[in-house]
Amino acid sequence: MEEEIRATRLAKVEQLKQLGLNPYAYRWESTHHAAELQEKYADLSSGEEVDEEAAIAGRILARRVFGKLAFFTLQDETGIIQLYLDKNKISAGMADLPDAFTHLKQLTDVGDILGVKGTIKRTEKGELSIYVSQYAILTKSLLPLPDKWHGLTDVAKRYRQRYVDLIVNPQVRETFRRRAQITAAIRRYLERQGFIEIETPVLQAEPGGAEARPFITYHNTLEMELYLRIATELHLKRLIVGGFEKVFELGRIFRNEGVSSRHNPEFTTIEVYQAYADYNDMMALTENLVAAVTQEVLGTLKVSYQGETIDLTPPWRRGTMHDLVKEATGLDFTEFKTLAEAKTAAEKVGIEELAGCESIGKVLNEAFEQKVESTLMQPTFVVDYPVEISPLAKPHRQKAGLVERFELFVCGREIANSFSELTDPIEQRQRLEAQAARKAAGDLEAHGVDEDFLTALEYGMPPTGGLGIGIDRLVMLLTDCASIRDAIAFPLLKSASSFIKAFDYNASSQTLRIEFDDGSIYDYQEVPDNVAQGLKSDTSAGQYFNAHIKDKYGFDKVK
RNA sequence: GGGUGACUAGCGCAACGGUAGCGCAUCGGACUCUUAAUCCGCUGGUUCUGGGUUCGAAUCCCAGGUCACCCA
Repeated sequence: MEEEIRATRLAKVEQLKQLGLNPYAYRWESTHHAAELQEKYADLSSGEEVDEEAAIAGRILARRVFGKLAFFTLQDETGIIQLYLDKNKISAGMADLPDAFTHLKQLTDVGDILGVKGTIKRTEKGELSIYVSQYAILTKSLLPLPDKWHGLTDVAKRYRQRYVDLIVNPQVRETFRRRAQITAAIRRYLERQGFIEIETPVLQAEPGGAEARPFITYHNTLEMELYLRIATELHLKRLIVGGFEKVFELGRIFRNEGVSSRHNPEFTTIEVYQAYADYNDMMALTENLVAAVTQEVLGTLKVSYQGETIDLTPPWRRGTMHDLVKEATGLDFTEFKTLAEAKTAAEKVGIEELAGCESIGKVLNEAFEQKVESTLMQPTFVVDYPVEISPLAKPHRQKAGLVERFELFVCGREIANSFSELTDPIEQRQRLEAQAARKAAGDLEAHGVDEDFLTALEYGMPPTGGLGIGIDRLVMLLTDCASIRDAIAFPLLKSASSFIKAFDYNASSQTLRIEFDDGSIYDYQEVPDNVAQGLKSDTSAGQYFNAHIKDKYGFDKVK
């Protein structure tokens, strides 16, 4: 059916060409946008006309055609406006094109991009309209839009075909407009404070600055493996060493992790570094930045998120990790002398998965994550973290075993992370080497020592406060999105599966060539005879492939 | 990684072991104030994929895929 609709519309493309019209025009000059006209003529009463010329362009969202009169609903970026299409007026306005009105009726479809010129008129039924005298079909659409009443509700399709989602769901456009306002407001705020944005490399020989699995890629002519950055931290700190005092970068980082409603493998963060500042300064900066941006974008500090009202008016609550855990569980982690003691006490109050915790600090962190995190709805600064989970933070100036670090939680989610940055190159080396040892022992989230970063620290980094904010999560909060996928225009999705169309086995080279229905061809190497025979004899080649070949043999993509 | 559920026409949905249907859109016709226009008529299907059970499968079973939600 879709093919038939497409064929019909392609035929209309031909008809337009034969009329000497270009179904894929070059440009159009508008004088107004829909929302602008709706606002300007809000007080125009029904049945009244204004003799003001307006030119506008947009997508046809609905068509209501009568014999010699038609109403179209046109949508541009700002909103919708009705077109009042009267045969007599169009015939007069487009005398050089005979039957212009009939062509409009017969050759346009919902989805086409149309430009019109005319005057302003509010119809007798009260709908503000453009009383069209001339039109041009600017782009012919070949594919049907979703049902005008039910719209597009299939979540997967909304993400895979975001352009359709944007066409039919105006609130989605509003989300991404607001996202742009948020990032622009953040940059403006920081620039007003004297920060400058410097871009640091995405491709790195040694990823660092966070504990996460990286994506691996390969540079052909240099013949080296490279990693996509998992944080911008280490390079921004090099800039502080270099003499910049206030730097930031708002950009994409990549972590090779699972996908969920809260995680996308590529996501946006901002990291901010300020020389001669500590985490107290960064706490003030965080509060002021988020409040200023929220006020600017939303016009209020009381944000509605998933039915809950979040009040971002500073100052925000502050509590140490120890106090918050004590409050939630009754456990005072300052009293534990041994790891075993801490684990036993934690297990008693229902904290699980403690097997991998090799220090009291990690047990404390588990307790926090399991019992406290999700309860922090209103903005809360959690301060003073165990050193074991904070390899880049400076030791606390009063409390032994802790570092000067805070995280900001809103709606049970971490939004920001900040420390008084570690500037002692010797201690930094020890912490990175400890991590490198874990990497050697098989921890995929640990990384090797970035020697160049340590060299930079040895030249001397001034005392520095650092701050990272998860932009996607902040956008979710300020746009009331339940899923991170609603806050990212094109979230990563698994590719739709493909089926085996044909296969061929070369016994002498042990190469199994498989052709998929999408046209791609792969050669699987070193596939034993019996496996290839199994593929041939199994009732379902696809099923056999998934179970016995996919992920089990190396392959080359032939096509 | 584990659990639960969903997947049927372009879109939204029904049929729950016995002829795959409805609304909108599409296509043809009528119509100069509609806005889910209306009226008349006609189309359109690999029921996610592959197996199995059965005289017969959208429906039951097995495996796989994608998505959503929950848990880790």
